[in-house]
Amino acid sequence: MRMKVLANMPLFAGLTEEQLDGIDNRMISLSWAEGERLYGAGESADHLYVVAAGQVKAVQSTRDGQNTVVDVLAPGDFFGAISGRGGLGYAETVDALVTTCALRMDTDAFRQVLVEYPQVALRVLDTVSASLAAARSTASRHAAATVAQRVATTLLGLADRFGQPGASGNGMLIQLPLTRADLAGMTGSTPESVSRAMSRFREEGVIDSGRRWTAILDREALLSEAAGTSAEPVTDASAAN
Amino acid sequence: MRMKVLANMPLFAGLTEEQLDGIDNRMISLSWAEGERLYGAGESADHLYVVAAGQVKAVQSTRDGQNTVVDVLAPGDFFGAISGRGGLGYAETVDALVTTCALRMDTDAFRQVLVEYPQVALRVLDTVSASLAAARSTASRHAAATVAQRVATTLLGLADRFGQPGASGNGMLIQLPLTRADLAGMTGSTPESVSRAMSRFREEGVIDSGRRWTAILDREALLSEAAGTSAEPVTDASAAN
DNA sequence: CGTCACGTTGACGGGAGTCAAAAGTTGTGG
DNA sequence: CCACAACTTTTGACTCCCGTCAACGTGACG
Repeated sequence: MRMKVLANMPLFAGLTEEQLDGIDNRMISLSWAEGERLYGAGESADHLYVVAAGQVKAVQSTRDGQNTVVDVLAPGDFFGAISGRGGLGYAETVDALVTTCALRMDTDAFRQVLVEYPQVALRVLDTVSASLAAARSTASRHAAATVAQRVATTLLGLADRFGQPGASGNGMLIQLPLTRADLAGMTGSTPESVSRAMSRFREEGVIDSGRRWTAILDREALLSEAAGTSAEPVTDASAAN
Repeated sequence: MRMKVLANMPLFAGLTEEQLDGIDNRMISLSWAEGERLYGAGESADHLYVVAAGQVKAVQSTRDGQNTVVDVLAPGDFFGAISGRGGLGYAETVDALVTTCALRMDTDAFRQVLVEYPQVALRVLDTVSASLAAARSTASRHAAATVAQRVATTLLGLADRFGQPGASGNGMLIQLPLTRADLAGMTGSTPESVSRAMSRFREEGVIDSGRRWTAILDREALLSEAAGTSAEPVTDASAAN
């Protein structure tokens, strides 16, 4: 069972069965119920996790109580202590969004794996680089966009990663137990502002949403909301600076 | 000359002289004058750069003209195309802040180096992971803080990385040709708002600044500005101002 | 059916973005 | 050495987005 999970992960793609077996031997599998905590910020950071089933959210908190959801992880994604962090504990808190099963490995063992299999190390590097680019891109957009734009962008991103073809037509269903507070944490806003933005989208027939679920009814309209102009999405050439 | 640069870089620490020589052979050295562009966003991403002397800024632009300064790189830092980015071009534009000399290597060659020297790969991974953590931490703070707080935090960060012991007392001098627009890009704000914040700091005697330079006169005060309370809620015994 | 967390909506105020114009600096050329 | 031009920085006035506080509605669950 676990072997099949490992074999299907992009991270370990291309390894032989024996090699996968060697990696499997260094991991243990664990599971958590919805809402349970995998680890908290500040705890000793010496494990790497790989999601086998379910979803988790990674949250970074500031002293003044602001919680930012920095990532949502799905099966195949890895997270936790990749590097030593110089003795510092985990930077984020990770909670299970749904019943979740994950594999865990000591950071030391993982680094040993990276040394043994350089292709895996490169793949990890690619993934982390992509995350860095994504984080910077998000930061860039957050700087100037309105809350509605950020919410629209966030919903589109979630739909791309977690959306299931909806019941009717072009609808995409995002079935994640994310609260308004979580979405606020992903958009750098507040639950109230997120609710207002989503209420407007709902009135306009762009989305439908309820308690802990969201459906995208009109992807095009949401795209133009994200772009800034809720009116006409004319495709004009972007003037570089 | 270049060998000494390579040898002093944390990135390649621990390699023998022959190994360094092998790496050196795959790199070429280039230089740029202040304001010149190393590469622009969208250009084919197939080079890795290592700063030998000088400083550069990495800027990410959005369609609507918002420019975010995502990083300032100093000697020893590397940047550019670490992974293939899946055929996408560079995500950021990199400009020289001062006269800058950098070494350049093909991405393919760099990845070959990573495969050959796993310790280097781990170090790269640590660096990128640290950047990711920093980016997320910054995003987290930006979400709730005021412009003044973000400016204070940014100045403190720059002082830590680039500050020189100032002429008098506890002053730290940040001598980088960063414009208000650049600082606005680092704080997710506008030149005017940054100017207002810095004017207030200057009136309060916390900093001094002019055209493209800044001095931190009172680090403690700036820290409390960054923390949110411009008053002095220090844990104890600090004379009220 | 009661409780509680989550979601929605309204009113209010302040921070900060935008527009505009003046003041200060730097570099250039006469 | 001075004067001019171009850029950067500063300051002011205005507007509005959105964060905060508060009340109410709603679905979930024992």
